[in-house]
Order: sequence, then C-alpha cells, then structure tokens
Amino acid sequence: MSATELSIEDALELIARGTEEIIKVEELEKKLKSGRKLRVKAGFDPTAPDLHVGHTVLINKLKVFQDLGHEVIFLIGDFTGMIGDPTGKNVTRKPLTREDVAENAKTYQEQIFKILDPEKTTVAFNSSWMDAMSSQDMIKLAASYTVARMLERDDFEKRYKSGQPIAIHEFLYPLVQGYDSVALKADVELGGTDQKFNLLVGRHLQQQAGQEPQVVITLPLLEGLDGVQKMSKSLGNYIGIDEAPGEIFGKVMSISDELMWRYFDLLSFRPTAELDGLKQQVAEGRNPRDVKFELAQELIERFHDKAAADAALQGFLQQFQKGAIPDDIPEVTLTTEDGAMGIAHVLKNAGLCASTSEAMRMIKQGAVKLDGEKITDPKTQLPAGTEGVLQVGKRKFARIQLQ
RNA sequence: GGAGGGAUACCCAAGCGGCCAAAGGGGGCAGACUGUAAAUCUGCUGGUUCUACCUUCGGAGGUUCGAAUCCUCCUCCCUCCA
Repeated sequence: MSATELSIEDALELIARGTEEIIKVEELEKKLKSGRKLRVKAGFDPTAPDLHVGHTVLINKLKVFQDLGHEVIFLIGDFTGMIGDPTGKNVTRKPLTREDVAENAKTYQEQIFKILDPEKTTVAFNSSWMDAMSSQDMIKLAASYTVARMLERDDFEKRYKSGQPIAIHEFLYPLVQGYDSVALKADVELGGTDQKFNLLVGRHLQQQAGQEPQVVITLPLLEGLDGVQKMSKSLGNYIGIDEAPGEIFGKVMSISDELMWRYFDLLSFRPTAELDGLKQQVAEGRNPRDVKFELAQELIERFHDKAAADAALQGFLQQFQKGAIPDDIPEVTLTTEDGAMGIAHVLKNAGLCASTSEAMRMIKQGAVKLDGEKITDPKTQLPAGTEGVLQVGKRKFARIQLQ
C-alpha cells in the first residue's frame, strides 16, 4: 500500500473512521499538513496479558497511523501499573508487583506484533522516566492539577458523591499518564472513551511544559459477546487473539446479528463501501449467518492464516450442519474399580462436568449422549470395555475408553 | 476521637429461632425452537455413595432440643458528627 501517498483529506477520513471523538480535528489536520512524522502514543496498562479483539480496535487504529508513515509508540505503563488505574472501577484496583508487570508486558509485546509492524513500532516503558523522578518533581507534578478538576472525572465524581473511598494515589494516575505525553513529546494519543479524562490531562500538562498539546483520539469500547457489557476477560465475554481458530469461529457465530455489524465496523479492515454492500445484501434476504462466516474468517486470517480460516469454516459446517463430531476432541481413558463406572462419574472424570452433582443434573435434563444415544437414567453403569464419544450439551465432547 | 448502619450462594438482594440448601432478580448451564444466532418458552444452578445424607449465610466462641436468625469478642466496609 502506498498509504503515504494519500491526500490529507483521505488520511483524515481513514483516521476518523470508527472513532468516537477527535480533540481537536483542526489540530490534527494542521499536524498532518506539517508533513512531519508524528509521534503517536497509546498507553497500555499491563494487567491483562491476553489481548482480546476489543483491544485491537485501538491497535488497528495505531496501524493506520503506522501505514501512513508515522511513528507509533506503544507505551507500557509499567510504572502506572503499580498504581492501578481507577478508571471505570467503582473500587480501588489492587496494585501489581514489579514481577507481574514485567511478565505481562512481555506477553503484550508478543501479541501486538500480530497487527503492528515491529520494525516501525517503538516500545516504551514509563518506569524509565518515572523511576527517576524525584519526590520534589512529583510534588510539582501534583501541583499542576487541582482536586476540583480531578473530581470532574466521572468515576471519581461518582465515587466521591456516593461516599466510596478514593485513595490519594489514584489522583496520581492521570497525572503520570499525562506526564508520559510530556516525556514522549507526543503529537497524538489514542485511548478508549473511558480514557478521555486522562488523555486530556496530557494536553494540559504539555501546554504547561511549553509543548504543542497532543491531539486526543478516543475510540469506542467494543461490546463483548453478550452485546451489553464491554468486552473483558474477567467477564468472560471476549474473543482472545491467541485463541484457536475453531474457538474464534464459534464465538463469532454466537453473537447476535445486530452485534455482528458493530464488530464489522470496529474490527474489519474492509472498506466502508464493502460493508455497506453486505448490509444491503442482508436487507435483501441474504442469510446473515453467511455474512457472519466472513467476519469470522477475516479475524482468523488476521491472527492465524488463510488456511486456518478455511479449516475453521469447514469444521463448523461439518459439526453443526451435518451433525458430525469434531475431530480434535480430547481422548480420555478411565479405569474402573470393579468392572463398571456410574455415568455421573464418567462425566466428571472425563472433565465434561465439574462435579457428579452437575453430571446428574445434565443427565436429568437430557443433555448427555453416548455415541449419539441419549442417556436418561442417572444410575446407568458403563461396563469396562466401553468405548465411544460422550457428549454433554452441544459443545462438550470426549472420546472415552473404560478399562 | 464520638454515634449509628452493614457483611447472605457467581453478582445484586430477601430472610431475622424450627416449614432454610436459604425468596426474588441478574448471570450462567441445559432442553424446545433456530442460522451452534438473537428473541421467546421450560427446567436446572453447594457437594456426595443423589427420593437420603453432608458442608454453607464475614471470622472465633456461647445460649438453645434446634441459629443465617439471639449473645460476646474479632476483622473489614459504609454513614453522620469532631
């Protein structure tokens, strides 16, 4: 791609696609027009070592800048990680240890290079300047912002008003994040909408330091598989970029049709016109399922490769349209004590149910099948020598063998 | 420093001496319907040797035939006053 050849207008449009807010567009335009290689910063809190596609909304945007020839600075907030970002939390987040942070930061780097070009990406750690900051400078930094302004931040305000505790050190988080922009002389900073306040602090501090303030670009937070809450690992509603192709495919297929369009808008690299075309087709009667196939494949191709994407589609068609059993199911060999084993124990020992009580429930609900035959009697005993495919629900399988 | 309120299962939240494995909602899981969707309907949602038994209601003791419920101490959280 000769993205660098694009006109300023085209570049602006490309940057703006899918963003929530750009503060201020005129400043961005001016910076682009200057012809300089812009320093584009995005900070990551090294709490979650596993990136999910929600994070990639932001990383994709970094890639846009990278393709336009600008310098992308991937800032790992290893210092701030020890404070614990209070954003979006109604309680104080527990700080990470230095070891945790180092470990997570490493995994982070490995994963972002599935999207970004490592050659063109600068990785920075804010501990490299924050560790060296003296107490005096820290006090000076703290003096640059007032409590009243801090309390403007939505979550601080809510917590303050509802009597929830706010620890003093939490005020330092936005300050340090803002100071990072000063230290890096950032031209642009990207972040989720929940980061808006922190990003604006950066502008303020840069102005105080006599720098040209950074342009702030906020990006929407991607909803998780449930379509309601934001995608996050702790809520279990995420698609991890390290996940197996089959998993990604299944998860994409399980989202609602409405949510599918949201994912297309924020995750797909397809031109806007093409997306409009797909919407048109569905409106005219095309099965949305097939369009969902395309989304799933695009994502798998990005994080794995084309072959994996095709294989995932085939596997899906096999398993769910023809009712076949997937081929990569776990094999379990169990040993009976006295020549037979109760079905509930088999289910538990094969890892298909968490407890025998749960296994009993599954049987009573008609969710258990052995070689396609439904097992309805919870007291069923399987004799030694039994072999076959045991299934719980639609997705859990194991090939078992009893000895 | 003083006065009050609170801690219940994954989450929110009832219960305030026995009928409590603990209402209700959310979430989750399963079944039906489907496009492995969504929406909807139904069931389940502590453990086990499963029509019975065992362990749970912040922690430790105590009262009682019997406690999530009453008493004592402890821990943590919140509110108001200083």
